[in-house]
Amino acid sequence: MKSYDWGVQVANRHDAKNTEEFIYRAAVELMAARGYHGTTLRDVARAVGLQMSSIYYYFPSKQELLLAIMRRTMRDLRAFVEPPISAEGSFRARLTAGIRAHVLFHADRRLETLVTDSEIRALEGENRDEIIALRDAYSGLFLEVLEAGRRAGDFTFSDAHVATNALMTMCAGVAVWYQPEGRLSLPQIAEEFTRLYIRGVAASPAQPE
Amino acid sequence: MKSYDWGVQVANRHDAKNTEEFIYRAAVELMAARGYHGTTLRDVARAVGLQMSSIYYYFPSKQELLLAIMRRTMRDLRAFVEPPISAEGSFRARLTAGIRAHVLFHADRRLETLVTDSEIRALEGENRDEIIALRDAYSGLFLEVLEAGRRAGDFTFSDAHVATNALMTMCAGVAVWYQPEGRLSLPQIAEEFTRLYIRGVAASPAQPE
Amino acid sequence: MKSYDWGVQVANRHDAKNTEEFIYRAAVELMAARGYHGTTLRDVARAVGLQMSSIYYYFPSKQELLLAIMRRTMRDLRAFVEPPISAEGSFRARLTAGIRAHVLFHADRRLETLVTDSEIRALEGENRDEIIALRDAYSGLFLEVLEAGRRAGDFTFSDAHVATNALMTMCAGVAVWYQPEGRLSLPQIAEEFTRLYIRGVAASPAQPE
Amino acid sequence: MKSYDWGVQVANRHDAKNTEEFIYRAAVELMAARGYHGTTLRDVARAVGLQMSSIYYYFPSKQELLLAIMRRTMRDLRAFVEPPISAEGSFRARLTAGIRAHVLFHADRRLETLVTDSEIRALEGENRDEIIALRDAYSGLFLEVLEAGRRAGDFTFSDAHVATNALMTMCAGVAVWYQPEGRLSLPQIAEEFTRLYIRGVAASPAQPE
DNA sequence: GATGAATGAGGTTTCATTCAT
DNA sequence: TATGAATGAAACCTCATTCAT
Repeated sequence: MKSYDWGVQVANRHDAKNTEEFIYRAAVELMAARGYHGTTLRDVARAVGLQMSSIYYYFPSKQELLLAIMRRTMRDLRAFVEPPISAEGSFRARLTAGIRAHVLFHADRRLETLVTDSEIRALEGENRDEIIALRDAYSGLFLEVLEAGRRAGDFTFSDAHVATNALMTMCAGVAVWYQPEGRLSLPQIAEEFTRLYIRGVAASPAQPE
Repeated sequence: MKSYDWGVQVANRHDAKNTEEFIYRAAVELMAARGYHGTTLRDVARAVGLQMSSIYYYFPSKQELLLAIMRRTMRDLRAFVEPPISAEGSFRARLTAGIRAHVLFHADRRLETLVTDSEIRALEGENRDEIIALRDAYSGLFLEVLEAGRRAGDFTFSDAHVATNALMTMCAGVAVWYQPEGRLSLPQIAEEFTRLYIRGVAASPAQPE
Repeated sequence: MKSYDWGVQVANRHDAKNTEEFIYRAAVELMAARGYHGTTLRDVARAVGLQMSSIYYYFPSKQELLLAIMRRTMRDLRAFVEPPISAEGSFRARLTAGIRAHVLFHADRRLETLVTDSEIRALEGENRDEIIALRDAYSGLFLEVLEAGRRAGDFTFSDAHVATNALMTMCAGVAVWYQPEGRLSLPQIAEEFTRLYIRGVAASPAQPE
Repeated sequence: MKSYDWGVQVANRHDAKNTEEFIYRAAVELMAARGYHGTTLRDVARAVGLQMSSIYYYFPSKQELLLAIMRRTMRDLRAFVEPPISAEGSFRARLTAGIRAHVLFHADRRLETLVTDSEIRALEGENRDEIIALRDAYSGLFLEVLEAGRRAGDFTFSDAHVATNALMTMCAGVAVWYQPEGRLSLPQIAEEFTRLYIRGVAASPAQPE
């Protein structure tokens, strides 16, 4: 049961509230499939049924289009994950809730997270710095819980950064292969990831809360 | 202690046995940093001090150059990981050895694995089919051990494919951030990953063997 | 002491009587600095704080905007110079008064004359013919005085057209470098040019009248 | 009678020693007629019978093409005018020789000087600074003679900069209208300009030497 | 009076590729 | 082996312009 809704990812004119949103979605879809450099604005224009020059009425450049995608995705991701991971409760409970939200988001907004995770290198100069800072701040939420949990004796691992990276990349994989019509339901997938990771770092063998 | 050696990744004329190898390495380095579509043959040519047209004496096209990288990387990866994961021993011991080798390879040949893991979408037609088949066959090594181990009661998880994917992507992350001069040594990193994952899927709480 | 006033060249909304005038001035300023082809209507629109499409309410096209500038400038120039150069008096006196007026105009309306002098090539078809005819008719005023003066024995030179061209281009230079806050006052500059040229063509060495 | 020869300006494949030279001439011709911004590389390519992309094999950008024209023109102009204007002799003799050379060059290389004189504003950043410095250094040759001549009592004018500017722009006009098949021969034109200017600034009424 | 949205042509530039030498 | 010269397609982006509102 979903407690969130950002709409479907399929770029369909009917679904998009306005042209800008429509372009945004088409760009996400194409860049997720072919990468930033592998996607041309001609492709995007064709997908939305506009002339290439019309894209520029909404986004000043291809780079800004990518930046818009990343900014929005990082913002929404953080807004979705921060409440559960920062809530009151044990470190284990908070980590569990954080991973679950992280996985849910990556499945639900898979194309956007795919682009955001894999095209940072396509950003130029300050744009890259900005998004990297957002990403580091975000993963810092998990890093803090892991470190605090270890100090409290709840978790055990030798390096918190390695553990955080392992978590981030492992879950990012969900965006790569998740299909809404797949074998496993989204809650099942989230449960599987959470259990695997929590057991991996837990000091005592117990179920995730 | 390393039991393998494919040479350094730094593209340095002196290190490369021949020009083809030199071009190969320069391409790996650039594509790892900027992606296939973000790397131009001009970049590669400049890196090796040749004219662009000279590249064509060694590789018939940019696409074939990428294909050569992926073929070689997949072949070497499999050759390095198959012996330990297929050796005699318990499922847990085999999985442990397999993960360790997998991680070592991803750290030691990080640029090549980076390209191979992230640029499959840049392959065209049959090339893509070929590499995807190699990749699936390779991850099948882990899938089999996980499933057999579960049947034997050694491992516990609800979906073997999800578990395999989690493992593959988690370890692929090593290639993204590993630095030879980093805080942790390579054996430590391998140990950390192995322990985390084995505990995550182990039926009974025990150390990796 | 100025006996004429067309207002300042600085495009400032407050100074312009209406929007059309405001656009006109902004266009003059920009085209003087960057040329016709180097100036975009977007530049003009930005300078006046309007949308690009709004420009079209006042001018039917970029070309017509340029044409408007040139027509007005040529009309005013002629209206300013013709009286003194056609007045009663000796050829030398008339030439002196003509040059003085010509220089004054080029200094006072420097941006407009700059555009008018240097962008004729940007005019298309009939527009070009029209302005060239105006320009030739205007320089004809000087040509006539020079030729009549030579027949009367006042001036000496071998080719009247060359002498006219030399005068026109020499004075046009004023529009290029004249600054109201510069070292020399406008009357001084006019005096300098007049004297230099009159002495250059005078049959007997005498001061300009 | 010409004592110099840089070849004709007409872009004719047969005349150009190599492709780069051929492109150079075509660009000069087009930019002289339409200005930098009014000339497209497509025009240039068409004029030389190449693809647009082939232009880039010889010049890294349109801007560099313009810069090449200006550098060469300024260099040749200086090399042609400096010897006579710096030679031994009276100030009047030196000025006379300088003007003559200046005019000859502007007639003989009229298209290049046209571009160089009128497209400085199309240069960007440092390129502009560089060419402006060259131009100022060049006109400084005349400025020095004028000032020294005035101190010696040979010339009379109130401002040396104004006098220099008047000379420069007056002669630049030659490049605008000179036609090899015109009414006046080149030596006649040079003589006319020299006499007009020398008489204009001379302290005592005498013929140019 | 002024704008927002769209266009279509065309701008400069880059790209992978070819081929005779 | 390697290059110099050229290509043709296509990249991103800008332009003047239109038109319904």
